[in-house]
Amino acid sequence: MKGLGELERSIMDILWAQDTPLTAREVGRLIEDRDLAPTTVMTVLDRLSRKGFLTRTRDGRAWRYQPAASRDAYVAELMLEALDLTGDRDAALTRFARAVSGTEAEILRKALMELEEE
Amino acid sequence: MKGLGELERSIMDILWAQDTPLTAREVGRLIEDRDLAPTTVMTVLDRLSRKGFLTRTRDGRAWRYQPAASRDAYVAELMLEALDLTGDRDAALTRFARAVSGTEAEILRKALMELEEE
DNA sequence: GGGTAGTACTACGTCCCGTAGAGAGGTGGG
DNA sequence: CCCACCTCTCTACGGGACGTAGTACTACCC
Repeated sequence: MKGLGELERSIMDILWAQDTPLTAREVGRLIEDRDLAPTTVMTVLDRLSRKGFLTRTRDGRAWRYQPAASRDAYVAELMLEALDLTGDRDAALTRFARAVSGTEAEILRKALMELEEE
Repeated sequence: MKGLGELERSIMDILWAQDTPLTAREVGRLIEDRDLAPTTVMTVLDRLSRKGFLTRTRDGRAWRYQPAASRDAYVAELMLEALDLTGDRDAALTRFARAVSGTEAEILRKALMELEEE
């Protein structure tokens, strides 16, 4: 899939947190800590949509951007990708299971239960 | 942690598959498909140990390299790192659980069971 | 003592990403 | 009607990571 850079991730975070598509200007306004040129934001949005992380639709002359997938889907995919790197998926999964904290193990257990029931 | 490049990963794969530390020359001999200069292999081994993926010990004038951690540990860590990217760990975990195939769900379940017993 | 092996250091091209300017083409206010 | 402005697209530059390798030096074996 290819990872994201730091600014790219910040921008995805903003868009993931929103429930409506945003224009470049709006995204720029939401990045408070950094003082970025408007074109910088536009460039990154463009790259992100080129990479398939965002979809965009016209709104007058402007584009409105929104995530192509949810953050959870993105994270889950990253995790699966990591898992694909191993030769021994079982060992890696076992190790992963041991590494998650108690509460999270509980979540996993519950999700797996529901799976089983279906 | 930072990811690995393609050649770096190939070399890690070779070392992970081995149970004894190897010299640069030995690693080079085990990369059959590519015809790399010996110095290339040495450079990459050096970078990998600088990054903490390998440890090395002297053997005469040569260095012997071995992985600092198992491949499973590496993969598990990558997965945890991906998980850290989300704001909602539960949602991501649930999604992940749904995404793994049946056999793997079984593995996870078993690992979690054992955890519970401890 | 010359080939071989091994090291350390340096280097170059490429690609990704953060960052942004230049230029083009609408758009609304005075 | 023209100017200021918004937004777009295109192009670019600098830094860092990585693949790749050359060079220069040392040590060892025969």
